[in-house]
Amino acid sequence: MSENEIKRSRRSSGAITLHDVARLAGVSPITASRAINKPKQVSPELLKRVEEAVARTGYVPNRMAGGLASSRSKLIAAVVPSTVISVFNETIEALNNTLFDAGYQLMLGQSAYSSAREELLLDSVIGRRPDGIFLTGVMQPGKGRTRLMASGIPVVETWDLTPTPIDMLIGFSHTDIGLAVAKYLMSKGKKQFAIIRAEDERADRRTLAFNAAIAEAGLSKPYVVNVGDQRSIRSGRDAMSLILKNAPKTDAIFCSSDLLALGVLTEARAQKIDVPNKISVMGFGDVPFVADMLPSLTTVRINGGKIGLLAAQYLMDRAEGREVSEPIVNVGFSIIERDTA
Amino acid sequence: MSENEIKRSRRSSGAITLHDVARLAGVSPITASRAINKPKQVSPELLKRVEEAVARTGYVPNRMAGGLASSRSKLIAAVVPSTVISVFNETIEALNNTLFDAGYQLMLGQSAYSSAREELLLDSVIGRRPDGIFLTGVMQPGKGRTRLMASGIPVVETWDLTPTPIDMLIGFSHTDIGLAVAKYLMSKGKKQFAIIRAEDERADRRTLAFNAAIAEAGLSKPYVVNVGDQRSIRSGRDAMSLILKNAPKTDAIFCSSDLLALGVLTEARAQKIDVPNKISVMGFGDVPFVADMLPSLTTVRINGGKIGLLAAQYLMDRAEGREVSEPIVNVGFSIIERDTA
DNA sequence: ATCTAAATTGGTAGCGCTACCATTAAATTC
DNA sequence: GAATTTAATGGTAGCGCTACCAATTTAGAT
Repeated sequence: MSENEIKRSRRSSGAITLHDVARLAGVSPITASRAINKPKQVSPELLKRVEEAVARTGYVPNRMAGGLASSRSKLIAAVVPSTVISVFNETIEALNNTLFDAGYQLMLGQSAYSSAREELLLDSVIGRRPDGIFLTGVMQPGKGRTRLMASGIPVVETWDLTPTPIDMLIGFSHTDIGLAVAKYLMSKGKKQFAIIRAEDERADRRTLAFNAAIAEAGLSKPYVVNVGDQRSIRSGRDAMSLILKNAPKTDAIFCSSDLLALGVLTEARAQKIDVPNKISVMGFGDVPFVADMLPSLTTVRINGGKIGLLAAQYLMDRAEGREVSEPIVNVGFSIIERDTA
Repeated sequence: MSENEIKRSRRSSGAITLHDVARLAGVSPITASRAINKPKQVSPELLKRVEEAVARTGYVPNRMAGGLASSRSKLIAAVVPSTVISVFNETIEALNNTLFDAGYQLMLGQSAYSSAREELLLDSVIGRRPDGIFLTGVMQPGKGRTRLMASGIPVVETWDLTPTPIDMLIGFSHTDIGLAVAKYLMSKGKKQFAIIRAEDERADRRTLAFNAAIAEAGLSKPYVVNVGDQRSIRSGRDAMSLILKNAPKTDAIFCSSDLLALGVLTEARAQKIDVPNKISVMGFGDVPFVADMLPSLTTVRINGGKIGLLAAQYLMDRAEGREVSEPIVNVGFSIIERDTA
């Protein structure tokens, strides 16, 4: 039974295969496969022999081969705009943990907030034949969406709401948030508003709803600063400077991300402006640490962990042929009142 | 040429295959394969026909099948402790971008700072037969390390130095950092030190080196607070309270992460303590936003982007059979002097 | 015009695994 | 005790793709 005798074709990768394990255990390959994947279907005697053979050889099943044969890759792909300090981290972590515990592996793709790149990424992702695809955001109609639907792969869209999801949806209403924040700030007696926002379709809808609520109350139109792709503290500070210069009467600012809000607070401190008495500041996302800063940030909290967990369960349910009873879920949001507004 | 006529075996996944494309284009499957993967080897005439067939059918190659046949998965796996606001984000982003542009896909695994989980994760990762594996940190001897070496997959260890890497290494010396920070703080005339650190082997080595430098200078031993797994602003604040109570003479604090340092600054502000005149504060990591906070944080900067970029290149070089001339790289670090020390 | 090399295409045979079906032995039913 | 079910094993035939080799055509060299 010397290892040297094992002959392989030129094409073999050289790694230990199921056949090697089966031979060592003295069973057929298919029995070895069952021993590993469905141990209940194999007699204790053979099961033990196979397990020993696996341990002795250090065999690790080739999931590409398994996936090809079974059309089940045990892979879930997630498409996120960015992995750097973002509001999505909590979701990704929950998604990954839930999947991993069930034997799935997460594949990550960054679209970098670019739709050209997203298109490319999508093909690359579909090519891996994942058992499910997680999207941050709702996919706009276009080639990507069509392709995704054609692929037949279960999809969850998240962080947004739409009446026409590709498949499943776990999100919340950005319009409702814009309205709620406007009402909240007005309830604090604020009258002159400003908005600092990144270039992002969802931030856009929050802004629109915010403006609508302000208009309805008969107050003057908010001063809006669009920081483009710069979602940093720095750009929050710069935007705040701009507001203080161009709209000095502003008494409340709604930022499209917590990081921008942190920048605003920093600049306010630099210029010795009283927050929240002179100016209120609100963020969006409730990134883990804004609760413990000084002043602590009043912001909109999204239960990102819940989104990740639910999405993982939904995708696995679908992948394993179970029906998802409630494929569209609104997880809502909450305004967390702290020091700054 | 009606679609209905296409007959498939019961096992087929039902998706469009290379054969379908080839038939539509009137060429052999192998020519279709070449048209897609090595277009230079195919005549313009046939190339065009295949491209049209691809466009018309919406064909997306099955990379599991391709990977199985070629033993090249075009997958790179990364094992990180955590994806939430961490010093690794910049590295992951650079890694992913570099890989994606070269047609590779990133698979992400979180070890959650747990070595039991890391072991499991490793088998799951190896089972996918990635073309390369990226590890944050140096792998300690044990089953995981052995398995990794046995797998024959190219590996890069990062964020640390060791004379005996599994394969390739791109990192820096935590010992050097501890020494450098101690010297830097002493050069500012500081005499009574404290350290706030998470439970982490690398933070341990920075601490040890720091202590050694202090001892050598004949100064008294630093007061050390270990915050365990809590790498948050909150625990930084709590640790600061502890230091102010138990070691009130402290005039410089070295934190094992920027987030902890931010907590210290927050608490210092709450208690109206003058930073850096009364107490200096240093962090580790240079997370993107600490430069723009007020006061801006003096910290140790690691070029995480460079680590990610180099790692990606090294792994791809290896995967594609090119030799890596310098498989062990020390990318160093720098102390960024700002307001707090 | 003859020979050789290069370019283009196709056929065959797997990659390593599992679905599906067939077989045998053991347990259960009437 | 015959008929039927259940449990345990194995054989065959792919999954969809590419490596490898062979065949053909075309261009280039002599």
